[in-house]
Amino acid sequence: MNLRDLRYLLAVAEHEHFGRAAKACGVSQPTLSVQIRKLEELLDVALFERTSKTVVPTSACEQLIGHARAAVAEGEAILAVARNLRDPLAGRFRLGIIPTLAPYLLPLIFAPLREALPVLEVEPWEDQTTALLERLRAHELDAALLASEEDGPDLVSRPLFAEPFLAALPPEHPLAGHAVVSEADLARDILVLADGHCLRDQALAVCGHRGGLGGTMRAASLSTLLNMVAAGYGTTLIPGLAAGAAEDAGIVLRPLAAQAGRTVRIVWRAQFPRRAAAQAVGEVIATRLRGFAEGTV
Amino acid sequence: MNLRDLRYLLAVAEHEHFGRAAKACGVSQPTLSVQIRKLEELLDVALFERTSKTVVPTSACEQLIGHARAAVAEGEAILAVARNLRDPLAGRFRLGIIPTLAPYLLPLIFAPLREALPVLEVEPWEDQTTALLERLRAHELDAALLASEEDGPDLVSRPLFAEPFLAALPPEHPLAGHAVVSEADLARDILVLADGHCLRDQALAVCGHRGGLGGTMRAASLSTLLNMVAAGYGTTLIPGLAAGAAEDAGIVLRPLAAQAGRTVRIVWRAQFPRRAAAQAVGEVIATRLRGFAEGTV
DNA sequence: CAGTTCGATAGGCATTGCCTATGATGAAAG
DNA sequence: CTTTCATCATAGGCAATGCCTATCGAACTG
Repeated sequence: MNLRDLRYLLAVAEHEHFGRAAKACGVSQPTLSVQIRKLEELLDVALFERTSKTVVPTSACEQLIGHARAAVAEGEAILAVARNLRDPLAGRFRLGIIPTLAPYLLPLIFAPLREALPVLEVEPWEDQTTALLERLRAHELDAALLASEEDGPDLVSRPLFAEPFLAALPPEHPLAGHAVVSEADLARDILVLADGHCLRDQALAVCGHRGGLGGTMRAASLSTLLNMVAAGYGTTLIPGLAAGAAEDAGIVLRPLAAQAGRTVRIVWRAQFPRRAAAQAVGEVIATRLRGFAEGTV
Repeated sequence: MNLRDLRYLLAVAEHEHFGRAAKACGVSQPTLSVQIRKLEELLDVALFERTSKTVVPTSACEQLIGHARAAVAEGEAILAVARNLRDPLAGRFRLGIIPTLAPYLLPLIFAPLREALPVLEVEPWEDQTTALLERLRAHELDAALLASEEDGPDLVSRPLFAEPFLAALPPEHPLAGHAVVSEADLARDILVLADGHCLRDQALAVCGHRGGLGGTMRAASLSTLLNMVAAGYGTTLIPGLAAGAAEDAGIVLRPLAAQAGRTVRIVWRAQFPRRAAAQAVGEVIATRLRGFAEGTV
């Protein structure tokens, strides 16, 4: 049984006339006659009582019409919903973001995203890299903003911007007198984030894999870390976008001698059908952050 | 878009596996692949995100699944309802009956109909012949029990039983002494029903087209007429099935010399698809009334 | 590296749906 | 009483559709 047959049924029932119903359906009258008869044979129920003059729905037909109407309506609904869904740049878009990026990046991109992709409902989801990748692979995220390297052949990514690292020092720290801080110097009393944060590994890598004081303390957030530094417990290395927050906390920032940094990427599944949305989101972010590495943001 | 396609969609969404979904649908895996792709092209929406290992419904798909399920369910409902409707001997059966027959025939056939056609819901509708024929032609009745002659090529009928007329006399009436009453004698002071009752015309015809006392009085029902006769206002002619009621009213009944009577028929539209039901109802009535003319009921 | 699994693709075949032309029937009109 | 008209049914031909088997290609497994 076909939705088309049901449409024919409804048309004949409504018009009580094969010719007019056929016109309404955009088919010929014989087509309608044949299809209605087939439907009657399929259901093994007489649907219309015909004479050369009149076509009247049987009571059986009237009992079926309600269901037929509902089925056709659901079919239309599918087409309508699909039409709304057609635009890959529309609808919910679940975007994972790592915690060392989210609080500083989101305020920057919120407005541009709204402007460039007004019907894309971006839902940020903050978690650490491994958790984000898990959710991404489980189809619980549409894309993620990460600062780590490539993650496997099942994922595709696009670099968005380079984010330099900065040395974060208490104002009274001896290094604060230098215009540029060497990574080795910073390493001596560096504080790092808890396990799982990619920034922890990156900071340790930049400073030669040596955990300092922070090795025993596990700051759960960059914000905590900044407060620790401001209070003079040590130094740290922060991503460039957190510069404003660090300065607000009364921390002295200095460029690193080796100009170390990380690259923020947007990642999505290779088979993701709405990759256009992921790319568009990436485009907006990249545009907003253009020239950031040069300090013009 | 076809209901079958929606079934395929639901199967793949449920199994998240083309091969198993194909088996569940009873088709080959390539068939499913092709049809799903066609559906995706029709809707212009990606429904599944495929890898060689996994098949995951997209969020778009999940929004459509509800509608798809509803449409398929309505389709199933149509088949189910049709299956119940298939039996022409089931369901509502609106049966017209003339007023001079209804009160006496219905009690006789009620039980046999229930027994022979347990799932046929017979709904009696009492009215005069012309009104019944109108309703019958307007598809507001499925059949009618009449005592008149053929009614046109658009209607078909089946005779059920012969109903003899009887002379109805007040006990003190001079004719009450005769074993048999001649129609001419009866005509002298005959009372007849109001216009529109077929029995009125039949009674007048039997008695030679002469309205007696009753010409000016318009008894609306046979019951009224019987009371008039019992009260001594005149004589009348009643159909055989009313004999019991007449005797209960204290009326003397006598056979007519010419053995006049009427034939009760069941009538339905020539194109009526449930003619089997009409014939079955007729059969039950004919069986119940078999031998009635000979007085064995 | 061979074997396995799974979805996609290709080619062939039967079915289906549609159209035009025509038939059949009953009703209205001349 | 015949003709004409309106209406639904039927027939034949054609294109589209759906399905199958066979095969491919990619990706995982031992």
